Amino acid sequence: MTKVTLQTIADRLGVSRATVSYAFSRPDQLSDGLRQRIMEVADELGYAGPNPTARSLRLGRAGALGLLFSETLAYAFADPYAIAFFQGLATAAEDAGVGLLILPLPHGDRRTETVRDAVVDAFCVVSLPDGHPALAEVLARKLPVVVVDEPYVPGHPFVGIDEPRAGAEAAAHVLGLGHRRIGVAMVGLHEDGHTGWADTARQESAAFEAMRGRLRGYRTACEQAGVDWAAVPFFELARNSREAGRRAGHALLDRDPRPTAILTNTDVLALGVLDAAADLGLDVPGELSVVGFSDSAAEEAGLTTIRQPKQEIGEIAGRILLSGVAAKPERLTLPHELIVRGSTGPAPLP
Amino acid sequence: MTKVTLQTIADRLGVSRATVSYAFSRPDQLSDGLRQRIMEVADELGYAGPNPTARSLRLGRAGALGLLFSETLAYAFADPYAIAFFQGLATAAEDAGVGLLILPLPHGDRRTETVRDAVVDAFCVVSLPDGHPALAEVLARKLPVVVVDEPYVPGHPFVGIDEPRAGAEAAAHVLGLGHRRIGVAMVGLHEDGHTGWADTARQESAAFEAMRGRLRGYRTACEQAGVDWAAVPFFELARNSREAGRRAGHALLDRDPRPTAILTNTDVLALGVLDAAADLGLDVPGELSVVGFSDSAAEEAGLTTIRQPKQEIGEIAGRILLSGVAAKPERLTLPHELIVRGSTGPAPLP
DNA sequence: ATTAAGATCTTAATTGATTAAGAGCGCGGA
DNA sequence: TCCGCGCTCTTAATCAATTAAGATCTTAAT
Repeated sequence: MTKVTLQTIADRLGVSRATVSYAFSRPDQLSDGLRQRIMEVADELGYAGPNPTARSLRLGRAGALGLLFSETLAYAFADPYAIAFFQGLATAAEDAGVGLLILPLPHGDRRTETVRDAVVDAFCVVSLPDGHPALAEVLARKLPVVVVDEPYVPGHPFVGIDEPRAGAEAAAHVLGLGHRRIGVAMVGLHEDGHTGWADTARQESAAFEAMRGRLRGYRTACEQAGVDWAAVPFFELARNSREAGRRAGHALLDRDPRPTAILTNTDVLALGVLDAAADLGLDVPGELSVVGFSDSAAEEAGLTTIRQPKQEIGEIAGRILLSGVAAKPERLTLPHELIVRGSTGPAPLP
Repeated sequence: MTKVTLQTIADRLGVSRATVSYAFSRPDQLSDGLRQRIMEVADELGYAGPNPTARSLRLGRAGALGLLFSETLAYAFADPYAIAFFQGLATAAEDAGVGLLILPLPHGDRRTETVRDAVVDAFCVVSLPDGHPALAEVLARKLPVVVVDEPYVPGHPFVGIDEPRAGAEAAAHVLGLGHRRIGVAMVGLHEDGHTGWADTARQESAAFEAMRGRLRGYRTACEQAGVDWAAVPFFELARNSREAGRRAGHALLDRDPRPTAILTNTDVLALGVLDAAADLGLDVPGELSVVGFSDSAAEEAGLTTIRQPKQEIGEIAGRILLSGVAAKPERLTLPHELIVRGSTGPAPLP
């Protein structure tokens, strides 16, 4: 009575295991009478149904899509961008009738057995830093993989936006408004937990490809407008929170000369910068312009930002993996859009 | 070259399959030389590593925790309460080094093969309506199960708050402030998509146990204060959104006599009611008091609400399933707390 | 009466690993 | 020289199913 399998039932009834299997998976292959007797005995013995693992092994499909985040989950789910992406991916999984296996990838801890042992048919990898061992582990599994946002892996489909161009547009927007004293606050460049000023060397060595691209966009646009990038104050954050944004805001706004425009790479950070501006009694956009990124928490606050099709990115990533279509796109760049709201305005007169 | 297994490698090297298995799972059982040759050949043949499904079958563990939501995922993740719960559960899963398999349970569509086929070691069931077929399917799997919020299943651990008491406290708060003209707006009672007034019969037939309890709490408190419940206007919503709350707010506030206090069963709904009050130019809390539920989106809006330990509920549910401790609690009722903020105040003079 | 077609059930191969127990062998000690 | 021990590796059982192909037995048509 420890373990009830198909065989247990078969033995009890004096039929073959195959017959019992048919009773569950292909009822039309059996006479009604026997099938019913089988079901009764199964019930009586407390049979839990065909073992999904064995079934999965035999059928060669797991019925699940593996999802890999760079962050601790508790952390990822604090991020509106991640949630929207997740909604999209979940929609695709739902439509295909497969589960979504979220794999823990503890920050710092670089063990990856979970990837090795994951019972899945495909992987979706989101925002992994360069050289993260989990990526190698995923590729070793030789399953279909799609990468979202970063890092680009030649030979595997990629979904994301044109980061350099999006960054450039955000910067060009304030530059076009006449701003020349620019400040930047960014999160998610490195994994070392550093918070504070970052010079260009540190900026360029960022571990996250998408953020490097976004940053390159900022820089290119600034340099084209004649702004000396090396002189642009750049504050780096370890956490993507409103409080962190406020801290960056104060650091930047305490500088002399004070920036008249601040670029941030998340909306949450931008909201924090606005908090700092409010602390200092600065008028936005009269004395300070602020640009966010993602359009995930921006609307109510009237934040100018770059809108990314977050949910669509997730859905497309899912469909690529679950569609079964052999022809997979190499690099799928989805459109972004600059959304101008009340947090940006013409540069104040000097 | 189609499929590379342990056997393929074994054949190539003229060793037994067991040897190759040891090379991967217990390197100390082999001479260094042979192990290295095995690894080389594995690499050369493009071996993807020991098949996780087969491994899982043999070892008898899936390395994953199944999670069942009543809602479409895209919808569940729009709810701050769900997200917080999820963070807690994910933390527990992370600590235990297991994945979290989210099972789609399309709304309306009541197919449940995903439950039958889920390769998991245990299930966490969240907020399923009475009689949902997925619950039967889960129980049939005879795996450890913990239910969160609803429905209570005798014999299986349950985690949640004392809904009737929480509801009663929310109502008693405004009653204590002198309010007697109460209005109620609730979401998530039925699955039929109905939006509009609900009489007591419909209230009592709600499909969701927790909501029935919460509602019972409202009612008990009201009746104890001498309020005729049958006369309390009750607006039911199909969606938990701010917009829906606004609609309910208008419906309730258009009544004559106008309610001076409105109870809602989610914070999001309460925010919508506040929007409606603003539309009508009503002073809160001078002319109208509003109470939310969950404390998930309430703080910034200054909403009086019932705080639930959302994240803790998730974490505890996870630990119960993953701890391996045999002695599982039957019914774990976590403490809630009435948080009084600026959205409630003394009843206006008549 | 004969044959074919259906219905029902069985045989046996297959899915891809893990692991306890055993076998062969070289080596050190008595 | 012989014994026992440790190191490597193999044998074979096991995990729990699915399914093509074959075996029986009815039933119906010719």
